[in-house]
Amino acid sequence: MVRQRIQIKKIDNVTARQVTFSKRRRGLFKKAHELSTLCDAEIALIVFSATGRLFEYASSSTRQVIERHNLQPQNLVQLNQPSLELQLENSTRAMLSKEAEERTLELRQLRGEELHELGFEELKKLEKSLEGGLSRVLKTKPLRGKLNFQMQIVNMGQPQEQGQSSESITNNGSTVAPPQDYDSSDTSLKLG
Amino acid sequence: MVRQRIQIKKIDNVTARQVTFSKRRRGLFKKAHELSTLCDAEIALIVFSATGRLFEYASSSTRQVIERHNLQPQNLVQLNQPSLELQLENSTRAMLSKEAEERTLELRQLRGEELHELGFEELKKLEKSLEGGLSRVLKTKPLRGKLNFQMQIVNMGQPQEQGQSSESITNNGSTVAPPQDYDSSDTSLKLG
DNA sequence: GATACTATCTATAATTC
DNA sequence: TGAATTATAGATAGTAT
Repeated sequence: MVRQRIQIKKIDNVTARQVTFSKRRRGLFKKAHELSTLCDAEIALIVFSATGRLFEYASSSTRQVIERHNLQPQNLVQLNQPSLELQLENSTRAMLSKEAEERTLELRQLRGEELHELGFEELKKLEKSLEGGLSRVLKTKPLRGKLNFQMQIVNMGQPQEQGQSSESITNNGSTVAPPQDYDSSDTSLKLG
Repeated sequence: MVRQRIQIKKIDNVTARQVTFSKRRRGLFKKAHELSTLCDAEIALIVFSATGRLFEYASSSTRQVIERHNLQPQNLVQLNQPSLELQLENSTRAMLSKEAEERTLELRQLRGEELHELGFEELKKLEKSLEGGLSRVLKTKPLRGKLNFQMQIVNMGQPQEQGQSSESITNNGSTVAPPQDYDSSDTSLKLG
């Protein structure tokens, strides 16, 4: 139950933040849809989670709303200036490069390279992540006859079965990213 | 007072619609801001009223969020006939994007997500990789007082509190909250 | 990690000022 | 027109499963 009203500041606890994100994102999308329907407004709502996943809602299509947004006087980038377009391209490319670089480093570290840079806490986090990943891999893998020590660990856990459920609320507006509706969970949203 | 719940369909009465639009828009913007703050999400919300007026909220800047949105592989479809220069840029960007995407998937799989796509052999490889990484992490980490992997195997009854799956890749983006209130958009975002 | 529950908090429809 | 005022519908924090 709502014990008390919360402060509007970043939620520290990661799990709680994730749960709140999921709930409030749904609520937000629902409200956007209602506003759009009730008042005949054209709406685009773009949300990137803290982990970088995209969720979007649009009464028509995000692209279309963005186009319209671009038409606004104050947003009329002087398309006559060819340099501006290229500038945008360049910044885009820079962002992509940076992202790719970060992920490369992360991958290396998950593979056990580049570890010397890390402090004890970071190593612990890395270890946790690896253990978690390993345990999940082992849970997924059909355990055909291969008896290894990890399996014993795995079998200690509860036999969780993952059933992908995708309920559907009415969804008139097209929701682009989440296949179904406001609701699609983090795990089901595959990019690309 | 709320005498009864309303149907979510276009409000016929123009005045009532206008009033509802104003109220609900504020509510929506507030919720967007709360979600952004609470969960460290990057959000852009673009609203065109039925009369064509623009209202927008963005945790950072609308432009920036749109840029990021454009980075999504599925949104890379591009403008009609870009100049040769732009075409080159686009292909570069596509490559970078593809690369980033592949690494994202790899990262997810190393964390134990998206595993359902994989076959048995791939899972085995993934497992090997994780084991290798883990072992290297454990070798690197000074083992003071912390159980290492093997010991955990021995202590099978361990009440493993699996931390949470790591998060935090991207996005340390600064959040520039709206100056004060979301209504300010009424006046500040009015356009001809 | 998703879902269910529910006590509270929050948004807001209808109305008055 | 717009700003306050409620009473109620709706959202959700904390918890359990």
